[in-house]
Amino acid sequence: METAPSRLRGKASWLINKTSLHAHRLITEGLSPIDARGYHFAILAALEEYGPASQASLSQRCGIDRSDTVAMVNELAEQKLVVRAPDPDDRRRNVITMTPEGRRRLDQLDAVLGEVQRDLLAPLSPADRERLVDLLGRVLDHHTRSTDRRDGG
Amino acid sequence: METAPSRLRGKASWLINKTSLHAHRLITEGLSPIDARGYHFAILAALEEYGPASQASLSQRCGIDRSDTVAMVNELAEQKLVVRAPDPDDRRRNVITMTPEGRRRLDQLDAVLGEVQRDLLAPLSPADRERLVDLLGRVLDHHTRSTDRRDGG
DNA sequence: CGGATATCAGGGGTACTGAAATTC
DNA sequence: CGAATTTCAGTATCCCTGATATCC
Repeated sequence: METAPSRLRGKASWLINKTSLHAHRLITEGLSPIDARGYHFAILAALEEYGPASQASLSQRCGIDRSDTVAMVNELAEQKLVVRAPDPDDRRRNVITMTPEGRRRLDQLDAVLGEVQRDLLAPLSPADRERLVDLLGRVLDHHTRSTDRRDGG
Repeated sequence: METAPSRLRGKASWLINKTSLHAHRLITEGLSPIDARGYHFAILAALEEYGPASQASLSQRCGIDRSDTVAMVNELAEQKLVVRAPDPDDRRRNVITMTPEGRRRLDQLDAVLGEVQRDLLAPLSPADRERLVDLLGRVLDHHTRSTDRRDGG
């Protein structure tokens, strides 16, 4: 990048997009050696925190498109990290349940992603990292409330 | 998104990716009605600040892949916003020059993107916006120095 | 019927890779 | 020869839309 034009450099949207790109690269590099993706972590984390759930609610909670959620659950089920079973109470739904293997996998992915956070935020002090997370969280809350999701709701 | 799992929510990389997605959506919504893209702004901004340049240096300065730069210059040239001419000093190169129309277009795009910034950062005070830009800039500088680009250099 | 869910098929934008042709 | 520039072809991933089938 050498020296980005100042008009560009001053735009928050540009900084965010570029930073996101670096983050994405670090995540891919960290997870692909163990046959995982960022989405896997998101879904497993949701299952841990909220228990078994339908694919639609996983989509909403993780902010993953319903179409992509199907593919992700397919991959996770193939690796025996989750089980997909029809919901007896509502036979349209699948209930996705995390397996003990999936539970262990979640911790593994969390560890890898923890390292990624440290790499990504390396130049920032702990206080600055908190500040960044807080600022981004506030921006995201604002837009999440107004935009919400494209799926359910 | 309703309630994202806290393991997810606490990850800076996740916050950055989601925020980047919102930013991208706002940019697309703002620019597509006038047949423009974020990349157009980046390239025009680089041409304004550094003058006529080869496609390779535009790639480096804007952080755009060399392959995509070709397509962007095609689009800009079609709209008469830039001119592509062979470099007499080094006939491998094209020299890209901004036209007066391109100069005006740059200001138009800047205005649209300025609105996008305000929308994107709406929940933040002016001081917080500066803080965010500063923090992201420091993160980006760090990774830009180590990763640099995939093209020249 | 309307409404919600799950799945699949496919488009489109973006990031990237590989290779060819040209010129230094 | 090697190295740099432009260009094209193709891959991969992600976000999204549309359509279908199923069930409440």
